[in-house]
Amino acid sequence: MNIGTAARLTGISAKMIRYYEEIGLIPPADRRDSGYRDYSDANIHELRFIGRARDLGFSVAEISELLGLWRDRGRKSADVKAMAAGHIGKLQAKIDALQAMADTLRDLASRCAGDDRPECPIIAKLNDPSDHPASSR
Amino acid sequence: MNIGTAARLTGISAKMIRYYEEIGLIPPADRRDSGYRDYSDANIHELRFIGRARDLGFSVAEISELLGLWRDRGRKSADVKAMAAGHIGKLQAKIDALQAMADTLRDLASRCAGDDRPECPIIAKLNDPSDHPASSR
DNA sequence: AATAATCCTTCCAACCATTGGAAGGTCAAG
DNA sequence: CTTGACCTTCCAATGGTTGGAAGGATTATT
Repeated sequence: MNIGTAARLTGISAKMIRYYEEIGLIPPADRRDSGYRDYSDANIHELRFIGRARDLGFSVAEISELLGLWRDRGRKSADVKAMAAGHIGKLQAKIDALQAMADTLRDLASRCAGDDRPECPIIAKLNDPSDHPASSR
Repeated sequence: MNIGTAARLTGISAKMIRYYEEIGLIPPADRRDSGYRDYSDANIHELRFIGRARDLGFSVAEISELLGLWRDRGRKSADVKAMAAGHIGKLQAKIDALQAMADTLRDLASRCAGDDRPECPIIAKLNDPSDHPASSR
């Protein structure tokens, strides 16, 4: 099957499929006489695996590792679990950082009148961080 | 003052200061006869403003807009508040997406034995998404 | 069989923010 | 005057994805 069909079946764009091949995440696809890439059901399965891992936020490097474990029938579930744990840690760190930003901004916004006047705690905070949310008054 | 000193004072690398100048986020710095960039206290203040906005996760485009509001003494706090609200929305969307990933992974990991055996719900999920966390059993 | 509409190919570039390095000029202290 | 720390510009890479251009292959419709 052609790359366009594979893309439709997997939800991964043809561009990305070629890219994954280029960086070695997936082996080079078979080629027809015309030069067109040719994909099998097994290829589709693998691409779907990749798509789901992407949806879970795994990086290409991590997916490469996951694919290794996936192909290894004798893998230890402990190895998979450890990978997942590492990824969860990264996700949580990002979440915490973003949450702190959002919390700070929400606090500043709540104290901003939001009218025609220029005074604004958000600008003040960016001007001078010593204007702590919980310090003044 | 030289760019290195400015970098130390603001926590923004010299590389990034040059980059911000290149993309027009900040005006071109004054130059000494030697060609060295020369920064004033006002420049430092502006760079610190940028640094804090970055810490809050604002993009360069957003910071550019914030700088416009900052420089406009007659700005309406409503404009600043609206910008912040938009940014908070983006942050929250990212947080929600990452949280969903982390939740899913945590659930899968909790059901993974993590021993020498190959069976693993994480791999199973990547293989076949119909293995819903909350459906089986 | 000719033609048009899709598809495929490769290559090159851009996005965003940041870092690294190379080659060369400048400044301060010894 | 040399050494070392600094500065300059330019070019490249990161990660994941998208866009386009130029040209060949495969279909579908005349």
